[in-house]
Amino acid sequence: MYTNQNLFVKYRSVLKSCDFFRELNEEKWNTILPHFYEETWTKNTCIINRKKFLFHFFIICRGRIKMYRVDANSEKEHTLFLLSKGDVFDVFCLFDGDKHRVYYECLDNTRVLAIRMNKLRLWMAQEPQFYPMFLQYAARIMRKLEKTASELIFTDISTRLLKLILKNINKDNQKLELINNLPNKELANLIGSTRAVVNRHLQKLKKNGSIEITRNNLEIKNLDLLLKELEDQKDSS
Amino acid sequence: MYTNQNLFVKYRSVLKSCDFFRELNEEKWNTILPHFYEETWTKNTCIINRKKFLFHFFIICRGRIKMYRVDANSEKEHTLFLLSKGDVFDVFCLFDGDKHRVYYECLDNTRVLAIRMNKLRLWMAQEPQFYPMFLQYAARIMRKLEKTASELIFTDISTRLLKLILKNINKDNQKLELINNLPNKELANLIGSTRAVVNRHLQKLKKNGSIEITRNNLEIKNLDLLLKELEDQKDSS
DNA sequence: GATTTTGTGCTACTTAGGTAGTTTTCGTTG
DNA sequence: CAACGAAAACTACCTAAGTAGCACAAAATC
Repeated sequence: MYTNQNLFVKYRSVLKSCDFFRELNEEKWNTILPHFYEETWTKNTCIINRKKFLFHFFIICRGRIKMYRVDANSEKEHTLFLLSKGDVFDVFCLFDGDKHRVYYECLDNTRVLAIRMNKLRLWMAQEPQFYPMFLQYAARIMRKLEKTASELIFTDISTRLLKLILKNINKDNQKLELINNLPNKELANLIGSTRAVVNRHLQKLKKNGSIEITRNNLEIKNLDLLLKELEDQKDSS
Repeated sequence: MYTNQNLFVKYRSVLKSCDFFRELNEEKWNTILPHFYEETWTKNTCIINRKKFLFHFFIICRGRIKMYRVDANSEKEHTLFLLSKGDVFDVFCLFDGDKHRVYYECLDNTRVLAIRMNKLRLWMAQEPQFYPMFLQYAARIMRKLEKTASELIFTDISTRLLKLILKNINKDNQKLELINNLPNKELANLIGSTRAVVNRHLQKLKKNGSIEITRNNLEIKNLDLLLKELEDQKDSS
């Protein structure tokens, strides 16, 4: 077990990158960190455990976790958010204590910091100066969701796929990050399509030389070509 | 001009139905109401005026206002929310002061209560006990948006149209409310489709006798048939 | 290193929904 | 009440995307 001090030092970079608690300095962190504890989940773990789900709040230290919905009828999946280092969940549950028709699954071996929700709620009430920060966070998420929803209506699948790829290219080294080693099926879930269709479009990008695909790896070969492709699709619509 | 007291009396039922301020009693209302003033907008008014948009917050007293996004390329519209009596906007703007890639347009002659955003923010900071209420509100909206987004992926247009209709039927008198006198084009914007397609599906419902359509009026003829229709579509997917 | 599982690539087929265009109907307005 | 404009109704067409199925290859598992 780590002391508060140690926990802050150990996860400094995680906590710094945590948008949800953006304004906290080390001193403030240490008023709440003692209530957190570390937890490790293996790849493919599903967080559907009602109790844990409702009563705990998590900060992701490493690994990716998808937040997704499942259609009761068709068994289709829709990945709403792909969470990683510095992201938190479940915020909405924290805010209103309601259960959430949403699932979480680890795409990697994952390390999180966990806290009982009532502890966190209590802390929030004791530090009301941070409420505006939480409201701001909520607003940011909301805008993202709005954009996601409209994008589903406005743009076709090849465009959504292109945007997904471009969004996850590291500007510095031109490598694909975050979504890089996901199977076609997971990419499909992210943009609201199916494995076969995603693959069809990836093949096209491969053929024109903008990307290269090996199993579990997508390499950017020609970023300019990808950008041009996106422009062309805009024009033709 | 009304005094605080009068404003509360005049709009009692609006304020009572206002989810955003759910927990306020008359006394509390009167600490903020003096900063509100009434405004009337005619049908088709667009609230894109940057200044007003960024610096004011509104409670709708009567009339409908659509909150929508526009695709820069295709000029397509997507109506995210259809606001009416008791609804407020723009919450996200209130929370983070950021501009919002979103438009508002009056579908009827509209009456609102308006307040300068900084006044409201100040009041919120002075009454921190209400912050959890705002967070809860944010969470509710968020869940709605999540559902909207996933629905766009999971269900086809005829189902989305059916659900839209069923959602807006008054249980008591079986009449269609809120969306009743909207043109097909607006219905299309609500579910992410086009006028022609919406009309196509409406014709089908008309033919099987579940609804009747006259200009600017949609009448429910057979609710059970509509519900059965929805079930059938679930099965066939 | 054999076997199973998982992901990929590809073909052929089907269909819902977008598009374009015309006609008809209705309601508003001059 | 005439004429105009907007919404609705309908036809015909086209295409993107979903579906199903199979073959193959790479990993993971034992």
